[in-house]
Amino acid sequence: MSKNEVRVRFAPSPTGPLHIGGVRTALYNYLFARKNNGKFLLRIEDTDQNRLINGAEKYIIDSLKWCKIQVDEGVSVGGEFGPYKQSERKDVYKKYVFDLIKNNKAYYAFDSNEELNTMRSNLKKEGKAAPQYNSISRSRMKNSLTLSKKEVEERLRRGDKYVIRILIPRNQEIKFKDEIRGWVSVNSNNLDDKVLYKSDGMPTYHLANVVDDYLMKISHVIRGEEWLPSAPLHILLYQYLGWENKTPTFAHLPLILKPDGKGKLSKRDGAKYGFPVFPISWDQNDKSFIGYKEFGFSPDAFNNMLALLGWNPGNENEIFNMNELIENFSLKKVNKSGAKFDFKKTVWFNEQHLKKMSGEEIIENFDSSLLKSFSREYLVSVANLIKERAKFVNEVEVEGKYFFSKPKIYDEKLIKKKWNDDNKFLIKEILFEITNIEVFSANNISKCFNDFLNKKNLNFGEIMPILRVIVSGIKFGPPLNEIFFLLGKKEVISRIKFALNNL
RNA sequence: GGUCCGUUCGUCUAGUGGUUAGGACUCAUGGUUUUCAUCCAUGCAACAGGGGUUCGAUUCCCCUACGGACUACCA
Repeated sequence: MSKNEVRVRFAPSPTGPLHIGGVRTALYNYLFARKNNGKFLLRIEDTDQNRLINGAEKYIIDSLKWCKIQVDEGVSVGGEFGPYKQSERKDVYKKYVFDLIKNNKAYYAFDSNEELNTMRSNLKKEGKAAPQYNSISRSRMKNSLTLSKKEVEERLRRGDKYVIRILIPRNQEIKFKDEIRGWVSVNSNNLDDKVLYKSDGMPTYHLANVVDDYLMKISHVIRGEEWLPSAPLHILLYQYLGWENKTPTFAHLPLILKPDGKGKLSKRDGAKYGFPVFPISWDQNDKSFIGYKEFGFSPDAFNNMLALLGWNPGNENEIFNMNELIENFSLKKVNKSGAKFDFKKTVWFNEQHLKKMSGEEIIENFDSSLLKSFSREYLVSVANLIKERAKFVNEVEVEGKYFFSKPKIYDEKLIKKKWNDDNKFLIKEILFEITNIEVFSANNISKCFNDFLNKKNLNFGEIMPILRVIVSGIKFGPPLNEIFFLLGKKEVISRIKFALNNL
């Protein structure tokens, strides 16, 4: 590994299905890694054992796979800096947290939940808006800074529960340069002595992510804006651990907001606004959510939409496949402000990608029974014909169903209105003309239609819609001559005869 | 409440110390398609407000307003 190699990580916590905000973070990390010939790691941050959800880790891996975001190193693929799951790295964190204690950068705290609550409510009563465990309040709490050395040792010896808190310095400006936002500066008086190490022997996110990022040689931390307020704490931790020169570059991404702009998009918003918020479906216990995949979106369209929500290429192109996204991606072109989610535009992206998909690609999504019953050539032709007027891949099969079987139902309104004796007679006549077409090509069929209409002095609208309906069952679709051509002469004649005899 | 971050058409966004402030989605209208969809054309529509700095600010600075994130032994 070269010294300046770009190494980024996506580090979700397996507390449920990953929603599109998380996927976008993963995507930006991935694009950045590929663009810079770097590595993309997947790390599972499962330090909160209480919130683990069964199947969430698998869901994350499956989601990335569907999005074509390839993991170079991480839980699913391994790598030289593993393990990549924090619950399997407990011993690693222990070492560093005790180093911090030794160097007076952290301390033991023995306060119970009740005592913490009391402290907070007292501070509130005193008019403190944000009650913190900080340089002031810690002097009134039970910790290794207030207790005698002997008592601390005694408590530790007898196995009292404790947490380890970081010792935040007084009145110190902590600043760092964010790739997206520029310099961000916070006074340490606004930080509290965050817990680094929990009483269950697990580190908190703050400690674990800093230690892991350092050990895994992460060069850029690209994550959501919700982490911006705790970034100074992380910066301080790098200093405390003596890794100042190894501090990664930070980039805090703008959030994806609800369509009405009130807050960040959440897992529950899918039901509320009527669009998927998850990449693939999630089905567990009483909870079930449809995914973009199952809704009929293509991964390319999904990525394209996500990428453009907060980033732009600097020109007016909007449609990109993964390689093009990689080619064009830059952190410098990521916006600062949150983006409200717009499902209509998302659908438009899918439509654009569907039109670019080849018939071959589209039929991969067809039901396997169709692939068995029809030739690939036929299915590809159908797909190419239908895709022009579909928005989703899974619509193609449905819209073109009359290519796979005779219509079972016919447009009721039109039949009622137009299927009269005069028109039946005309259909019989046109059937005769169709039967006489020697080479059954789209062009010849079209010519046959036109000649017939001219001869009879009819407008297209007078007879063709009914012809369309008796052959395909529905009023709209691709040009009729194209449909006839694909169906073949024999099938067309048979369908028309069937209608004449049975409708 | 406190801290931090943000603010260009309804939405996603481009952009610059001097522009008719550009594109895309949506919507509307017209054209092509005998249907539907596509496609094409046209239209609607924005620099949050107030102070500075400047010959000149949408652009730079400050304030206000508004919005968001965070404020746990959650990540």
